[in-house]
Amino acid sequence: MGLKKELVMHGEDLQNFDVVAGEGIKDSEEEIWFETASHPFESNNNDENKDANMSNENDFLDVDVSDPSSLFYADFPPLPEFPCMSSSSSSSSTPVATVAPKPLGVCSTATTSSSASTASSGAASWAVLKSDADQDPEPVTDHDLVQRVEEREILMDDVDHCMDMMQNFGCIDMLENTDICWDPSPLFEDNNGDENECSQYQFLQPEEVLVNRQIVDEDEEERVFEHGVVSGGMGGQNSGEPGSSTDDLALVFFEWLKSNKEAISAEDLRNIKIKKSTIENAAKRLGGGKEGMKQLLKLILQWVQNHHLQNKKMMMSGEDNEFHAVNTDHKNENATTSDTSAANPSCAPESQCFRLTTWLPAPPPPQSYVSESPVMVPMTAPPPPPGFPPTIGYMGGDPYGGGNPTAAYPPMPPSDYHTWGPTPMQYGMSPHYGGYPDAAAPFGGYPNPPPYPGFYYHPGPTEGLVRLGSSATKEARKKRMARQRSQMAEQQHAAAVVGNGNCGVVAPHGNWVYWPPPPPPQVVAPQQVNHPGPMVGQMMPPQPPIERAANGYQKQVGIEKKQGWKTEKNLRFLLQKVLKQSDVGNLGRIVLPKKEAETHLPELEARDGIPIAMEDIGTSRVWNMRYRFWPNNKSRMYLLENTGDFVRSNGLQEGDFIVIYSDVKCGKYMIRGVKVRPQQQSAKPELTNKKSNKTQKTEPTSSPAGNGPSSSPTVTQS
DNA sequence: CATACATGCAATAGA
DNA sequence: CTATTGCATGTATGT
Repeated sequence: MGLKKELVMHGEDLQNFDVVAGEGIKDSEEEIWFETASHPFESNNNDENKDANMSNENDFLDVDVSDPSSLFYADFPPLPEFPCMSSSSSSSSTPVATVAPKPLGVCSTATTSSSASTASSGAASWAVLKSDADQDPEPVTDHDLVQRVEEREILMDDVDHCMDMMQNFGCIDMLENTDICWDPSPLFEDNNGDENECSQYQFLQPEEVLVNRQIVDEDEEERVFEHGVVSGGMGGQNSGEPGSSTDDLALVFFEWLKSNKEAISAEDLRNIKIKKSTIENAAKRLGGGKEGMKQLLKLILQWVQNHHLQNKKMMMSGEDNEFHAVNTDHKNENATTSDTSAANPSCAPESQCFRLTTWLPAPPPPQSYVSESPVMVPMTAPPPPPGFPPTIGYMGGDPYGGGNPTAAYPPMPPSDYHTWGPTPMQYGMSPHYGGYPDAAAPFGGYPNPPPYPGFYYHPGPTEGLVRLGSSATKEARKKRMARQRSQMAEQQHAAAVVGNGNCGVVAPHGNWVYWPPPPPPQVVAPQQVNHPGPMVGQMMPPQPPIERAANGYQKQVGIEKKQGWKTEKNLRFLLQKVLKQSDVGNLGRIVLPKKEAETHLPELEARDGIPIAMEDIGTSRVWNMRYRFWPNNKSRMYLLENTGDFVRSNGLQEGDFIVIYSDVKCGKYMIRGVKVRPQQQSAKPELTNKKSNKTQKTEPTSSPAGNGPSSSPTVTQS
């Protein structure tokens, strides 16, 4: 948990943000790095790594090394859109940090939310202050490292929204790199020894040392250090314009470094990423010009310092207690969450979420999140899994990513969407560890299928999780594994009722992932509010029109708060299916996409399949469905049966879609029906556009609403 | 040609 | 007779 933050500054940004005078730094013999495009690690890490890293990440990676000055990414959206500069913070990051060495989790969801739209575009518009979780105390061998990388990759499949963001923005890469051992020494002290030696971390905090020890190619490390970080970031540009202001910035930074070298590692710094646009905007708010930059830099540094130290404390609490740590984090997160949620739900206050807004005079209006600009709508580029809220940002504003049909539609994610990194949560998935007895619940007692196929089913991921834990040795790891297995078993047996897990439908804690701010009221509100019908007008009940109306975001947040849990939930996107006529007909069954089903749902041994409880995200009702398959030719056709009531109660029709998630904490499955039809009255224009393709039978949603929650579903709550 | 999936439709069960 | 179940077939798409 050493909160490692990477201050990633890239290219053009430098021009705008002459933050540090590379020279000044060099003079002092201390180096500051900023990641540059050429990531040594990327190349070194196996191919998988590359795969794992979204190609989009290029934004991060593709920085011209030659342009060291690049401190920030150019593509960052305007501040308003991203009120929160997130660092991997709290929620998401924390867990990750604790459990997993990977900063992956770090990317705070907050980031996600704001960046949501960008993600798809692969835009690196984010500046991510990511706290990195690199704190893996356990010594790592090269072999381990490799393994870890692989594991991570696997995990990536399950990535959470948050993670997606990371990946999209190339954060993953950075995260990956973070784990790698690099020698920060140059930064903080005179180098005596070889900088290449990973072993040199005397100056680092204990946790960091452990983490950093992790290894890897020294050469790479060195390279990173040289290119990416320091020199790259600061030097280049400044050299160009050695203005006094620039020097000031450099000086400020340098001074800060000197005073904090004990507590903050180069890695930490390296992990701080801030969007260019964000920086620019922030700087403007702070007075603009060099002075503004200077102020901003100070703020950032302060923030880094505070959070870093904070996290470290947490880390210090124990080494082998990943869970403990995780829990702790959660607490923090939760506690904080409430505070900020109003302003920026996606951002965990205490978490590393870097919220410039708090510092800035005029925080951007909430609406900014809901930016409806085309940019926000990932209809193009690497479409993130529709289900990913963050990515989609506004998927209809649905915090669960079910999203706005607009964005989501056509929902089908690329087949390889699973490559989206795992979310922090996944790593942190300590629920199993931490005691979420009901994790298995979703299976209705079905012993075999692990709640998280991704985790327990697949060796890779599983190990990854375990490994990510902080076991110091392989032995320790094994023990942990064993422990985990036994717990799993217990959970599975114990779990009887699906909807009732500890997770309950009620305020979950420890969200590592923050859902993006609510979308347009009309769309999201209803669900958020636990109203049965998704966005169908008729189905929207109780919510006074006003509530749903334009007040939008703020209100939404308020509602969410009231609702408590919805605001933050750790849901992992599993799959989605555009409903066909046959799916919404009276057959009461929905054909599921084979690949996703096999990948994310429990493996089916028999044709009869297994009962599977699906909690309706919108209503919190638990529908007892059956997941099964039919032999089909030489293959299988996967179905979700007993979906009739669900479909009717949600007024789903052909062209609408369902999104299935798994609650990362409880392991239960969550389902959400998303209507694609044009939102009645209040529907925003955009939405309308999006619906374009597909069978948009804009038939008035006959609201079967009347059916409401009916028989089959076990009402867990509501 | 292979695969995935939407849907038709026969077989069966229940009213 | 209707509803349900399960399989088979047709079509679209990918390789």
